[in-house]
Amino acid sequence: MGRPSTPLLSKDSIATAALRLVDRTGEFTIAQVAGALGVRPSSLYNHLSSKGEIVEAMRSSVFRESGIEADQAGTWDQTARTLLRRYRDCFARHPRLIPLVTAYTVTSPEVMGMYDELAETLSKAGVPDGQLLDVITMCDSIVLGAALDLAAPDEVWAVDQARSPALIAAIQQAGSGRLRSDRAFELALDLLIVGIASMVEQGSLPP
Amino acid sequence: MGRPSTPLLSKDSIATAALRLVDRTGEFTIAQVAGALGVRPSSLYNHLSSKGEIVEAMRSSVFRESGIEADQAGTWDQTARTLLRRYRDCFARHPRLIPLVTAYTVTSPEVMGMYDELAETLSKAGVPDGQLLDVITMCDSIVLGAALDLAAPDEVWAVDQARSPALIAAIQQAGSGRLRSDRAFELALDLLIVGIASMVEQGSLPP
DNA sequence: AGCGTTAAACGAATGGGATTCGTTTTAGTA
DNA sequence: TACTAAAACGAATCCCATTCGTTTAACGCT
Repeated sequence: MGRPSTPLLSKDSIATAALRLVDRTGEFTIAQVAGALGVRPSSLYNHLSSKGEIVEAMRSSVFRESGIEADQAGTWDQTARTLLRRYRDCFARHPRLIPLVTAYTVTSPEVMGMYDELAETLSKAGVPDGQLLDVITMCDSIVLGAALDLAAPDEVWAVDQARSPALIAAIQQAGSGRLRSDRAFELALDLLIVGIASMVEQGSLPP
Repeated sequence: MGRPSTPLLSKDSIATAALRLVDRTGEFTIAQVAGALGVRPSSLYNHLSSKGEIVEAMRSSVFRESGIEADQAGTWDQTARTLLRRYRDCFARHPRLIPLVTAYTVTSPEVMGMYDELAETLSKAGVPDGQLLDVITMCDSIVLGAALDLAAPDEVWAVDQARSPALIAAIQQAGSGRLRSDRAFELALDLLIVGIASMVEQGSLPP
């Protein structure tokens, strides 16, 4: 016992172990993380000071492993699409993490950087300053909503829950699982771009 | 002690007490709920069988207290707007509940009924069956995203987090708090309607 | 009216969870 | 080489959800 020659833990290794657990089971406990790292629970507290900090570290890790930057070449809508797709992809790789990170709403520096790029892109495209934050909020809503959709079990869109003919028909044609969720997100991107374009053309929105 | 002449508890009263706690503090424990009702923790289990069931009951309660139905008069976009506004309002009245109910993704009958009406409305408006569920998913994303935005603390959109000039300008012009969130949601509705209208006109989406 | 069944409260007990603290050993440093 | 700080450990604490056996009273049936 006592301090080991070479450290057994680091914030990163803890986050990684926790993420593996969440990917597999959808949740994690301090004891499980410690077990996975061959260490006692109390040892973790030499590297962080609460369970929430582990969630924070997981969030950062997820966004760091695939950097969200845009190539500013191409049209504004291509850039925006790419940006938002990458943002969602970060969640998509770890669907079971989503409920945990949406519980606390903290915006990590990595995500903030993405907002910066999105703001620049939309601003150059002609979105007026006065509405820019609202548009960005909507983009954020779509990505987070899509992430929650991704994390939801298939039964949410089950035919036997629906009562109206239109919804029943829609569900039957829609398929299920990851493919459906992906397709819905792409359509959302399309609608979003069309809406922004229309707003830019007219200076404001039609009635 | 023993069984009281008139019952002290019901599923409804438990949900209501829990909701009051969540509104005030953002969380609740069985012991707190019991305390608020002048009762012992174990007594709750005569009326339900897990804490998760309380969350479920709160969700239902929130959607029941303001019934989400559309008046099918007016144009399709008016109906859709009204529907989605009411949906979001349910969350807006209890922002701190949002993280709790998005953690488990269960779709209550009340919400399903709203989807039915939305599906009918959009179908009549001309959205093809093949894309209807995707459009509805997007609507859902926007509402849930707006709800999360509502639950987020103001510091998420703090000037000192931003680095790009465009985002800084946007934040400065945007105001803060409930008003900002409301305005962003209304803009999202506008963009959504424009996007759907364009989709309907052209039968599909432009590149 | 009497009797059995069930509902609804209670109190005590259990088990798991996060977190703290004091101790020990070792790494880094002046 | 001595001092400080880091990093692991084990024991202890407190909180929390949940279970179980007990008690009393309401309800339904004959």
